[in-house]
Amino acid sequence: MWPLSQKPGWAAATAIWSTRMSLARLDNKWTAMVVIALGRGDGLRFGDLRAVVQGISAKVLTETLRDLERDGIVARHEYAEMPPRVEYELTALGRTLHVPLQALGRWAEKHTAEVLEAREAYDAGRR
Amino acid sequence: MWPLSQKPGWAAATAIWSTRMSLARLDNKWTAMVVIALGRGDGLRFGDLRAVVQGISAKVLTETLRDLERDGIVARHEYAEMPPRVEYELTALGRTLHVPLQALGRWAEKHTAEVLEAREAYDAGRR
DNA sequence: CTCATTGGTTACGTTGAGGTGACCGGTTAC
DNA sequence: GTAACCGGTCACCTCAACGTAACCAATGAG
Repeated sequence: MWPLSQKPGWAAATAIWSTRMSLARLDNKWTAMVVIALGRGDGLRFGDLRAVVQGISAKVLTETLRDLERDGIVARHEYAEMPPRVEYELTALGRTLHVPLQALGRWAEKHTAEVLEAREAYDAGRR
Repeated sequence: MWPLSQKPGWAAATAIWSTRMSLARLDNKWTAMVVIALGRGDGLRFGDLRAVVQGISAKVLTETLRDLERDGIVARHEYAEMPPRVEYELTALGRTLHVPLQALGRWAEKHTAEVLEAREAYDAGRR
């Protein structure tokens, strides 16, 4: 029999994601949350994002936003005021990404309890 | 005005994911692909998974599968044969996770080109 | 004069995820 | 005798992601 990776349906599919998923790849551990936060609609300021995405450092938030901007997911609007004001919002492309990410977020909300139970059961068995 | 994180709609929401998303958190960079691979339906053997999820090492695949098993996402079936045979498949819970993950995978397939264009444009501007 | 504000940047240090390569056990085929 | 098969495990090392803390520029308020 064939190695699975060469079976008709599979071979093509595999090559696709290895590269593709690494894009969707919530590159750093905060990316998904930033996109979800921005998905609420209105532009958010840098400081507000920091507050909403609890725990993220200024450094990493900056890096994350730059990457998302580079990838065309997020648009940055800088206002020449003092003190500075900068707003971030999803682009059209970003809004399409927001959909599956939000779905994932909802999955997490819905099934966290189940996962935790499974974990306890598993750990109890191994003890 | 209020800091955004304390505005009515937001405060509750934020606390939720910080913890919750870290669960859906495609803990390591391979988890999503493993779940998607298993989502095709039938049980897959360890070796086949390695082949399908190109680039993953045996060590990390083992770790990933153990974690998924612990979380109740994946079921492991070991057959007492020689040479050994072990099959993995999604549990009912795993199948519910497969849905949003596959959606994310499809987003990647569909929009990779756009992202790459955006990147080039951005880099060209900065050069 | 000095402090607060906003949106960063920079230098530095740590840690843990992930990669590599060697090794194993039980059985069959050569 | 030995090689191959499969599904791992173990020891070891590396690199980049992340966190922390200091600093900055321009303006208005006190």
